[in-house]
Amino acid sequence: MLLTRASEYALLSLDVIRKSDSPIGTEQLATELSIPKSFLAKILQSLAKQGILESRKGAHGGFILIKDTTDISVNDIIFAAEGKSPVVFDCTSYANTCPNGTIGTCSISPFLHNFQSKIDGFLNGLMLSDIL
Amino acid sequence: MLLTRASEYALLSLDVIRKSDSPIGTEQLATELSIPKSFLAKILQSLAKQGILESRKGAHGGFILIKDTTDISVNDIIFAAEGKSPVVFDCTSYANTCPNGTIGTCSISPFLHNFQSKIDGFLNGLMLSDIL
DNA sequence: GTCCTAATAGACTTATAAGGCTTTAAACTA
DNA sequence: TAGTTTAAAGCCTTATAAGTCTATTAGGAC
Repeated sequence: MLLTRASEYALLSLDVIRKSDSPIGTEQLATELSIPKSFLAKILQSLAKQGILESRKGAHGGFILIKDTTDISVNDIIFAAEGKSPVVFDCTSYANTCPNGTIGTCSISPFLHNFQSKIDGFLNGLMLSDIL
Repeated sequence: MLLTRASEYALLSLDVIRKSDSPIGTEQLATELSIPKSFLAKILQSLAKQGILESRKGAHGGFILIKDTTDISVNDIIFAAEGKSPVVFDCTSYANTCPNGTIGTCSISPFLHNFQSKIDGFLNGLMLSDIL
């Protein structure tokens, strides 16, 4: 699968958070979306680190959106949630076992790059406001 | 990752097999491409079951291509190699834990379906002859 | 100061991918 | 027919990623 649950949870969370003016806590989000609190906490943390959300500690703390939904691409969200952009097939992670060591230059490389750029283009051009 | 090594090996193998008139054995292919023989054998078997290759037992046996490369889509190959078509995010495999049980009807479903159909269209329209 | 909530870190469980090994069955060769 | 070659099939091990849980630490609100 191209995406993991991290992306699913991130997108579902952002759909709730964007509708609120005040911060929403992990606890509340987890309950409302019926998803594990601990896992969600890590994802929200990552979104905050990437500047998509702002986190507020203490009582009445939680997470709020600090960008306009037209300024956040779906790729940004996935990257933050998963720690990397979605990839078709990562040759580099197999570098040591790549047949003949022809990494990036084998017979299927052109296809992989073409495919990858199609996906990148799609996700970078798609804004959060387009899908929610 | 969207694709696994099974697809990589399948495509690399087909690139070799298509150039030969006589059957090529698993042993020879595995050596030539520097990939594990036992794993490759399973992949080739799957390709044969899907009617992409024909297998011949006995001396001088092996695998040959029985279709024109313009009649095999990349999606066919991936499906055969991996046992399923590449999927962006498989909600159905998470059916039991889908938030609110709103499978296929949640706020991100339209995005997922749109994304998936883009990929399906690309891979179904792309023939083996286009990429090798 | 005390309660509330996020941040951080780590252990743990489960699922999947990847590869290996062995046995069986089929087909060709001589 | 006997022997060789090759695919077919199943089971097993290992590596890695995904997902979950628990406990501790840090910081803000009242």
